[in-house]
Formats: sequence, C-alpha cells, structure tokens
Amino acid sequence: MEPQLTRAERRKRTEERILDAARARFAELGYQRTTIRAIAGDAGVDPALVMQHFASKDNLFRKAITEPTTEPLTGDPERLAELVLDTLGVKLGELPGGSAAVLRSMLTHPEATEHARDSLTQQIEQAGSAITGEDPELRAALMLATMLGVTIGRQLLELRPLREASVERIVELLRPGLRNLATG
Amino acid sequence: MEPQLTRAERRKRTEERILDAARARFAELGYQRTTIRAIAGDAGVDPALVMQHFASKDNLFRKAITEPTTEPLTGDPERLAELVLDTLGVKLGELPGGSAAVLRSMLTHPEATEHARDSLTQQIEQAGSAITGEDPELRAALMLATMLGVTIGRQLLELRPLREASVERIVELLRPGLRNLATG
DNA sequence: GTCTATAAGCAGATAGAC
DNA sequence: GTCTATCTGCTTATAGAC
Repeated sequence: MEPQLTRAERRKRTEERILDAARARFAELGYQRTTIRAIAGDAGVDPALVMQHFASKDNLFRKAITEPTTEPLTGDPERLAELVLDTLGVKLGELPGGSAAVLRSMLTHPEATEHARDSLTQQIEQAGSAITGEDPELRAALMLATMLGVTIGRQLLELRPLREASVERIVELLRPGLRNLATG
Repeated sequence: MEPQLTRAERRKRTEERILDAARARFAELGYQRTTIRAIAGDAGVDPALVMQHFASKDNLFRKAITEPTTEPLTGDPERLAELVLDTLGVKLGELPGGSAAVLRSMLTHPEATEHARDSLTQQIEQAGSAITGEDPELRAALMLATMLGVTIGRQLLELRPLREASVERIVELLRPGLRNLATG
C-alpha cells in the first residue's frame, strides 16, 4: 500500500505537520519562548527530526511565516474602504496561522519585524494608488495602521469591548473613518 | 562634601541609572533579548549589583515599566477626541521610556500584556463614560486601538509614510474619524 | 531514516572574597 | 558594599548508534 508516494510524499506530510505545530506555537508564545522541543512534541516527532528538516529554528520560523500572497487592494476609493474592512473582517474572525505568528513576534524578532513592514508597505502602496487627493500613501498607511491596532487589540490583547462586539458592528463603526481617509 | 545624602541617596541614584538603562534596553530589544549583563554595562555597574538591587530580571522589568499615571480622558465628546489626539501627539513625538518598554514586549511577555491591557482598559473606561450614544465603550476602544496601531506603525515598525509625515498632519487626518467615533 | 546521547553556549542567579 | 567566580538550568545543534 501507499504506491510511490512513499519518500517525497511522506516527507512532505511530516514537514506540514511540523509547520502547523510551529505556526501554532509561534502564534501563541512568540519566537523566543517557543522551543523546538515543544513543536516536536506537538507534531509527534523527535526534536532532532525537526532539525533534520529545517536545519535551524530561525529557518523554521521563516518557512512558517511564509504565506500565500493576499489579494491586492485596488479599485476606487469607496470600494477600497470596503476591501480594507473585508480583510479586517477576516482577521477579526480568525487570523490565518502564518499571520498570527508574524503578528505575535512583530515587535521582538527582527525578521518578523521586517516581514510585517514589507507586507504592510506593499498593502499601503496598493491602497495608496487607489486613493485620490493629497497624501494618498499617508492616508493608506493610517487606514492599515487602524486595522493593525484593532486586530492587536482584539486578538492579542483581548480588550473586553473589542472581544464582546460582533465583527459586523466593529466594521460598521470603523467604516465612516476609513471612508473619510480613503476619499480625501 | 555630600552632607547626609550618602547612603540612601546614593543608592537611589544608582537604582535610577539602572532603571534608565533597563528601560532603554527593554524598549529596544524587548524583555527576552535584553540581558542583565547588558543593562549593567550600560549603567556602568556590575551585573551582580543589579541583582542586589532588584533581585530578579522579572522584578526589574516590573519596576521599569511602572509609570506615573497619565491624565484622565474626560470632558464632552468633541473635547475627548482632542485629548486622545493630544496623547497621540505626545506618543508620536517620543514615547516615554516606560511606555516604550511595555509596548515592545506587549505581545510576548505575559506581564507586559497584562500591563498594556489594564492601562488601555482604564483609558477606555474613562473615554467611554465621556461618549454619548450607543456602544460608548466599544467606540472608545476603537479610538484607542487606532492610536495603538498608528503608534506601533510609526515608532516600532517604522513605516515610511508614517515616519515621513509630521505629527500635525497625522493628527489632522485622524481627527474626523476619531470625532466620528466620539460623537456617535 | 529515526532517535539517543551529548556537546556547546548563554543567561540568570548565588556564594563568598576583598 | 562591590565585584569575582561559579553554579544551574535551559536550549539549540550535532554526532553517532540502531
């Protein structure tokens, strides 16, 4: 049984299990407090095997936070505000594993900082080119910074008013401010 | 020379030097990557002396982030928006040492998380009671989350559009959205 | 190929000399 | 009171047995 998917396929499966465990741990505890031992334990493999596959903790982290790219932020200003609010909706529901890991270590791990900065800069540039009027990039940056703050407040700091409110209500309250930034 | 300020006074001076060095290091690198040795080096004292004074790294961190309380967020809704913008102005100029240290480790150190949550919760409650209309606390939380995101984006992630903009311009652009949240 | 055993490094904490 | 020297524990990483 298991025809010819034996070597490469099994290897890939194992790596995915390790990566899933790594994303969960990194997202929960951040880079420094996460240990290879704990990841291995979660994935049901030996710590040495993790090293065999990923060579170093830092490399494992790099692989764990590499995500399929997000959809571009384009369109006219009104539409842009809605797109931004949509991605917020996704993030407030449940953060994708890689994003959560980056977010958690964003302030304390140089590589995560850079990753977050690059990702946000790209989104800012996209959104900025869809904004008319003065200071389009600054306006875009403020829109995304708002989303960042709300995401952190709700998902990581777990501020009570943000936890208890529905995603729809949050989106509804943020809409006017974001539209104001988007339309100039 | 140095009349009777010898013992207690000298001790206090040393502790302040250590605390200043600690705040700077914690703010720059976060809790985990900061070492007692480095703090001692910066303060020009022996590492063992740091332990003599503060007993443990965790206790040193606790002392370093303890700040004189901030002024309350009160008044009518329009005034509230201005107060919030003012404190943002302060934070965008230069973060006070203790705040910067908390901010940096907020996502990765349990005690810092709690400290940040408590501090924000208090501000939210104050601001919430100055807001009329529906969901005052949620609105207040969104205002403060916005400030948090902008502060992180500018001071810690150093997003280019936020770095290059003047504090006044940022405040000007955020005002309509914050007023909208404050006035309901 | 997988795991055991261990090396190597680092940082917090401690004991005791001066 | 201040510093030297050391201990202890933990983690990544490696080498080699099975």
